[in-house]
Amino acid sequence: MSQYRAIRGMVDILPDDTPLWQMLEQTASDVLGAHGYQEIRTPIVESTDLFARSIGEVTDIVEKEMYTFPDRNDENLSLRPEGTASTVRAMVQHNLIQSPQRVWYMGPMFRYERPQKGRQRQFHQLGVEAFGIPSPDLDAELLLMCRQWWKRLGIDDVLTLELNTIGSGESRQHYKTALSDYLRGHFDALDEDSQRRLETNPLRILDSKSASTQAVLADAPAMTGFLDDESRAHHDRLCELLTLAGVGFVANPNLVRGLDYYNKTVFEWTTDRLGAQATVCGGGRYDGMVRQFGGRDTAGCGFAAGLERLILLLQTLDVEALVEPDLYIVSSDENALGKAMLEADRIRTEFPALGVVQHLGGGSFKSQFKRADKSGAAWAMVFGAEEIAQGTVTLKPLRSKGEQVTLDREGLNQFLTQLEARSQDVEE
RNA sequence: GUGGCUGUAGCUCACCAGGUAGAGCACCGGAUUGUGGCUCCGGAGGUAGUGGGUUCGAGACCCAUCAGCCACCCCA
Repeated sequence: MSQYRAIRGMVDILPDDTPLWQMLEQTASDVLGAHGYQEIRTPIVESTDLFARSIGEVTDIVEKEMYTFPDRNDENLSLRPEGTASTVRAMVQHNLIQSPQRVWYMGPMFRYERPQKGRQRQFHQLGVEAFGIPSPDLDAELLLMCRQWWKRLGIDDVLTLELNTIGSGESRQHYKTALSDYLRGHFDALDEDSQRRLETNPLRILDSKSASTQAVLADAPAMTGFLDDESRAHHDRLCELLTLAGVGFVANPNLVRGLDYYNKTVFEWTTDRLGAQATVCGGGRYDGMVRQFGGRDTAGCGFAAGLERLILLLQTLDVEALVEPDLYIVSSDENALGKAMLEADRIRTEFPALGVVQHLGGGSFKSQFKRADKSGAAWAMVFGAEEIAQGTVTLKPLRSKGEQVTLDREGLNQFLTQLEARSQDVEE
């Protein structure tokens, strides 16, 4: 047992897992790029106030989950608990929202919560935010883009899209009042948490897991009855576009989401494969936020996906991503090792697509071949005394039955050309 | 913040009515003096999460603490 451990809820991603992470990140960046979205990178630390005002003062995130601290100048700072606030801040600060903008970011987020499956204190999100497009075709594009990503990952058929509209700020305010009034009449039938939320955030009572509370909600007023015409039209058009594109979704009138800044569209992609933490990706519209941060009145819409949860999902589906070298170089002695090192360098220059690992630290041929096998390399490339003397190299296939061959310089280059062509085919 | 379960070798786990630790896999070496994957043989590796208590004696019992897992809350 080592003296130090990673601190609670913050985990190391070890070499065996990083290939899967890289695959996940690569597919994301491919899909995003294919849709014309550009990457943005913002600081991990912002003023506490930025998060408190955008996410909402009475949300759990702000009330109890933020890593907040005074810096040496007594400024009140926080580790970012999500990415939308920072992104909006950056876009406004640099005056980038004069015309429509579509951006994405990826990186660690921090929330002080009790760890459990699919939940850590430091976790990673991929977020997408689009500005200046108020129409529902944007909402549709974002959801189609998600589906593209799920398809490339092979998780399309274990995810469900849940969709709702929570209307404009004003219509929601009316609804909130009506809902609170109704629920106050059934106060005693509500569970303890819901009783508390009646004062702080009544909408959140809608997705309570308590059976008695859900029974009360059965006859509660519905948001649908309070929607303003514009929100209703927006939502209808979105549903139309999704149907047109063959994106299946489940209307979930209880889906409200916990962050204050949403309006109109809200959605979540969920799965039944991950236990309690079912949401893999969530988002919606936030048309008022840019203005709130001092920009012009500009529409906004986006989502964030939890990368740990996607990794877990890929792992439960036995999706693997391996990084195996093409060549593993073994050598018989110091002289041969020196020659081999020069040759490896030359190969990496002339055949940059090939993965070339050189055995270092000496040892018998036997132990070097064991290493070669464990590396997963397709070929062992042998530099022994005989090869050095003849100016040749021996190649032994590690993954197939064939015999090893000894090649001169020209033969080797032909071999490597073919090998590189084949390894690129596999990647395509 | 609340609740339940758990904490013995790198990993998965055993032993134990309380008498000072063992297996499989992984790792290293050998059988094959220039060649891996199978087989056989050998080796290394643990102050039993940590601290305290009960006891002649505790990895086993009790308490505390830390950590992990799962769930609640909430969210990605």
